[in-house]
Amino acid sequence: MPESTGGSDFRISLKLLWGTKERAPRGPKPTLTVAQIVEAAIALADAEGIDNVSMRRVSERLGVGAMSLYRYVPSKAELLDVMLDTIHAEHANAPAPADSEPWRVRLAWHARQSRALIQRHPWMLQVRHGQRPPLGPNIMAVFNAYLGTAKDIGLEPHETLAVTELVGNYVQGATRASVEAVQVELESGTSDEEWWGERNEFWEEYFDVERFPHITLMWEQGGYDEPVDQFEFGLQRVLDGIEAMLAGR
Amino acid sequence: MPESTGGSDFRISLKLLWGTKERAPRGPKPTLTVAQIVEAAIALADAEGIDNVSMRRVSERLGVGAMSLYRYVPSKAELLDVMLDTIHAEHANAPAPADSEPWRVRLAWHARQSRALIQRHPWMLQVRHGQRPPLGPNIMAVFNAYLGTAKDIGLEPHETLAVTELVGNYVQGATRASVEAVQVELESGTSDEEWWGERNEFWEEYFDVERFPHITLMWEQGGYDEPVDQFEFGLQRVLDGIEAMLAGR
DNA sequence: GCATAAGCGAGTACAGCGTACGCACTTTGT
DNA sequence: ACAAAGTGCGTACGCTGTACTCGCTTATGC
Repeated sequence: MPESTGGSDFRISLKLLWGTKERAPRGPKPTLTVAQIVEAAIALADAEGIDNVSMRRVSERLGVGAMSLYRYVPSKAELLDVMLDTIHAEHANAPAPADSEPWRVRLAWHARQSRALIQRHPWMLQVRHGQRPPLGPNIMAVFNAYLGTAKDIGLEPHETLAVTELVGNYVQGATRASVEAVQVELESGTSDEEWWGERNEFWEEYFDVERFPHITLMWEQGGYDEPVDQFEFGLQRVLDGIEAMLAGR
Repeated sequence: MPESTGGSDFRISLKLLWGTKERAPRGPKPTLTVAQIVEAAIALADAEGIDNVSMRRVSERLGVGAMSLYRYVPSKAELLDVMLDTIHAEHANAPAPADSEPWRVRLAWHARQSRALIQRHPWMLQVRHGQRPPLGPNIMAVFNAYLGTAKDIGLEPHETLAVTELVGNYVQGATRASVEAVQVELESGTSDEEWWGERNEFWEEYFDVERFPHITLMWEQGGYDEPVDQFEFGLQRVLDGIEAMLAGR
């Protein structure tokens, strides 16, 4: 009996994510695997940006017809889910500091790993921006590692959870900004040089010094001159803020 | 002489953003204004999500043909730029605490304003995720206000700048998570209840307790039971971390 | 008053997208 | 040998952004 059309993509998605896929007893052997499709899609996204990841383009890379992909993946959304989980393996499988290291060192390491992952695959911020992350094994492993580190801080469970979210949220927010330049160059084809020229025009023609005094002052005081690693600066402040919780106990 | 096709959308975009648009000496009066189009597009995005904002849908709301919009806006990208800047007016024009208030109070106020703005217009996280923000007057005003608050902390200029980025990045990263549930319900039509049912199935069938011990422990210790305002928790930690910089001076 | 130039609204069209459907084919169990 | 089930994928539909082009409206210069 055929199931109704709409329904539980979610279950299929879970099967995909966790690899629970029994080989069918009959029928021809599949020429592809889900892993191959996901790999091709990730490579395409890395190389040409997520906007250029279409089912047709992915299928071209694999030398098959566009609709063939739907034998392996229920829809593009599920493919993106699996892509997202798959790249998290890079973080989950990286050699982490020993548990004997101070929590601050370990938490910073995970933060930098998360940041590096986004920098390698900037499109992950564009995917599912407004969705909850897929419940895949690699994302779970990363989350588990974060929790394992945060628990050694010695806070209450609900605080430990909140700290984990805090670090994760900060990393995601902060890395976005630093990735922008690369993204723009890749997708719009505009070089940084061109863009700075245009930006100069903005400052000269539109920016009103009197209307935005603090921006002007910041400029005049040379706040932009000194190159600061914004990510590391913010990360240390976040960790300081966490450490401050321990002071009064 | 007609100008070459490709070229400086950027300048047109700036003209749009800063309202530098001289009325043409001849020709019929426009039936629309850019503001009207932007307003309609924002309303549509608020109501049905950014995915449903197409030039055709926006034009329907205004009772004009789809192509008519291109008399006012060079492309959809520029429209999104102006939309983004326009909603920032809500933050820029909100009554801020007096400059005599402590910087911590004022900075927290701005953070909550930024958060509220995202919650009212969740699509703003989907727009230009990988691009730098448009250089519009309202975004400038908000940035100026952040800087004006941060400068009273009493740090070096480059530190002041970094602190501003830190708070902004945290807010953006943290608010994303809290917006997800609403977004999903709106766009996919799946209710929270349905999703929790599906999620139960995940925990029972796929989640391996031994493989993710820290997640399991967190669950058993009741870390998820106590409702925590994650945003406020993280914000206070971030502010604590900033305050810790002042200790040794 | 009238010709003219310029801006306006919008119909048509095209390339690209995700994907529902259906068909020919291959492999396996009986 | 035959049936059942799964595979590859061609075709098609509705959607998208937008280039092009047309006739129409309006304000200016004479």
